[in-house]
Amino acid sequence: METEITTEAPPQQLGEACGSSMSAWLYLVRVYDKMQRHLMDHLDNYDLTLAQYDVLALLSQEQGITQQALAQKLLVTKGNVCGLIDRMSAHGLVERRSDPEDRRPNLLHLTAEGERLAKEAVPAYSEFVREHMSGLTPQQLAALREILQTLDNSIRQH
Amino acid sequence: METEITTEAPPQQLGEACGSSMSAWLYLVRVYDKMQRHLMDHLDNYDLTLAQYDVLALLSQEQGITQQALAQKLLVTKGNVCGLIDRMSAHGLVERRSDPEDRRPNLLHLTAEGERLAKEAVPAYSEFVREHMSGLTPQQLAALREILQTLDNSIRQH
DNA sequence: GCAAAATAGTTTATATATATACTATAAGTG
DNA sequence: CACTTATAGTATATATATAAACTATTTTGC
Repeated sequence: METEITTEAPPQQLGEACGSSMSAWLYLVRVYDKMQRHLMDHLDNYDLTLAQYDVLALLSQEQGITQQALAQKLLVTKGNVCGLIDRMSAHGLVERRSDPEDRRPNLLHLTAEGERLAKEAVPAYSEFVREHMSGLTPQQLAALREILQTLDNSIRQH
Repeated sequence: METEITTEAPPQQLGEACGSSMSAWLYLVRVYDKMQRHLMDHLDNYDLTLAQYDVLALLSQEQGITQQALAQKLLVTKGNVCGLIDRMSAHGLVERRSDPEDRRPNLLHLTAEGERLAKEAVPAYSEFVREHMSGLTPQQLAALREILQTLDNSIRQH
């Protein structure tokens, strides 16, 4: 994958008079976008997309969950999960099993190939994130996490 | 738009043993997702998507730029911009004008309707962001911005 | 027990987004 | 001037993502 997009350009608007809330928000968007792009490039080594990695990582923690449950964990729609599982099962990473007790749900399991890939990709992903945030001191990391946690809780009210 | 997705569920993995880098990153993703969802709902009042809002806001600052230039500012591909402008121009918000000096580029301009919408939607968007980040103190906002700026710069190296 | 409601998946239409290949035009070089 | 290269935009195939409509089951309430 040879990306057409460069994130090296100086961020627009970011230094301008746009209020401290907006400025913080624009930096958050910028960091998110840049990081996602790097992660996408990284996952390309495993022939995985970001969405597919998320499925793989979740299933490697907890197999046999339904598509509905997976959708809730990933915060996406069940229709989206349906398509994701279609593609991943076509690639031999995941399989749908039926529940003898209840014929509605599909119970999701990793294939042997999916397990193998997860064992390789999940730790590499963690290490990749760790490396890319190593420009922050432990104090900055802790502060970032705490502020984002506060923000997460306060947004919940709106 | 009646969203099927709830972000109120307790964040998975976030409290677990996943390292301080990963934990901060997962909170960043969570805040980003939640905020984007709220912004999407908000923009629904103007019949705008997030991508279309970005185009509108940029063009309201600087008209007559090319699709290529717009793509670079938005950090997306020119193919993506082509489709976005197709849809926005079908909705009467934007128009493509030709450059008499160079017949390749399209110079993008807001229509009267686009201008009107931008005048309404852009300040409302800023206010919306400000409100949703009002759970943080000015000190926290400043710290967040500074840490994210540091992170942005340090990611650039990788 | 049976009709209504809830739950699980799938499908469809639409909007993003990428990479890639293609067309048209312009610029540079011999 | 002709040939190559670069630039701007478009078209196509694929992958996400949503909302909404649909099917198939199960559960609930009378």
